[in-house]
Amino acid sequence: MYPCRIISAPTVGPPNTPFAPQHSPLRVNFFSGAARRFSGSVFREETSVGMKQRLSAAERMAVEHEAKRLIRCEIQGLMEEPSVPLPHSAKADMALRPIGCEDDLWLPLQLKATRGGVHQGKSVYWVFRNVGCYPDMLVICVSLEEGKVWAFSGRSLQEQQTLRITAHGKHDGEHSRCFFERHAGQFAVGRSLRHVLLSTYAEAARGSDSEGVTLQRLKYLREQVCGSVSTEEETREWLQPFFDAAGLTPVDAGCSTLPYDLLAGDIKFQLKTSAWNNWTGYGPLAFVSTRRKLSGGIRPYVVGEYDVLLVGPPRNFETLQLLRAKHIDRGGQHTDISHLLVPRFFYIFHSSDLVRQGCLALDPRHRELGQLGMSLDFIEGRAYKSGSVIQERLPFRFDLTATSLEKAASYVQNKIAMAHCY
DNA sequence: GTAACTTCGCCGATATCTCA
DNA sequence: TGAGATATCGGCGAAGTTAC
Repeated sequence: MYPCRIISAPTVGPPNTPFAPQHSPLRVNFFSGAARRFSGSVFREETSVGMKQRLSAAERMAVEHEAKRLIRCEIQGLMEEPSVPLPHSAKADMALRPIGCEDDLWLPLQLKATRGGVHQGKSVYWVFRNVGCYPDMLVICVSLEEGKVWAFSGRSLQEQQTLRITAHGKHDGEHSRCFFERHAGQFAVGRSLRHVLLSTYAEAARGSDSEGVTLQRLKYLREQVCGSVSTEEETREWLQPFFDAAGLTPVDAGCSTLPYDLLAGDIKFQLKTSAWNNWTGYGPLAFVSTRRKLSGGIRPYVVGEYDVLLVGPPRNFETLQLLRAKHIDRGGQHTDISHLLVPRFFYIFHSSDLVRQGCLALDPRHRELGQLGMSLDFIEGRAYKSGSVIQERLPFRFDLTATSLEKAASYVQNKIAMAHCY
């Protein structure tokens, strides 16, 4: 366990306290940009302290980002993160090691954050969900409004899905309670979170008393994702030359429930991986879905939810081989598909062009309209019949040659510039 | 009838909600 | 407090629809 003496953490209320409302980016982010678009998913529920909002995807993301920011402040000058942070799809939320440490060994952190506690009568409790799947990590639970923070070994939470911490209860004791040193001031008593992080790293490095917390290599932490996510990650890495050519530095959207995957400056990218889908008379075709599953069923995205759709090449090569085998069984020609095993093409569609393709709704009222996705051609030099919609999509297809990447970058930049003019 | 293209529904993983 | 239900994601593959 992680001994931390109980302290009186600062609470919300006095305007100049470290956790006063105006200091929380939540108060800004909740009503700006993306958050506003998802206001429809927010509802209010009663608590004894008044109306408490259920958070939208953007708001949840803001809560997590704020918790990360607090931890980054806490470790400043003592510990560092990898130069490229872990993808949001990775199992660990953060990876830390002491500054000056050259070893590729990182302390994996699972971060659980909540906006604030639930007041029930005279007591208050905080709820953190899905805490039981991280036996080899340090689990940090943060409540932003009260500035409270707890540290647990993942192993100690392994038996439970939901962690409910009641003030001064079973989970709110010396073994788990911490404080943010930068905000505690004269109230700082006992061990701070930064000491917990440093000592846990040291204990795990020695292999002693780390309660199952294990230092890991960065490559391992980056690849610790599920199959579909790793395909997405593969596509993203494959498309890096495009971002380089466009002079863009994409960062993870940070939340899988947002309608976009990457953010480069203020450009929102939706990243998709196409899949070999069927074998037509002139060879295999890929398909990419351009809809999302929402509570009301499968619906197209709406203009503004993302700016650019990036479609990576198909990676389901086993299916391609099966499709080819079936094609041959039906008496088709023996076509060489070995060159298709090395991905070459990708597609880029600006939202304005997707509206024309019927794959993006102009506003939520038109969510019923449009196609579920589109077939795409990833083979060079195919002959088409006139009027083929797949052929009409070829101008949006690019490859990784310098000339093509330049064209792709130019297409995106022009479209974004035009959008800004309007 | 066939080729071209689209739609539907399943899978596994994960997050969130509800209720006992 | 926790378990089960529900929602959402990306990926996948087969079946359905449309046009000629």
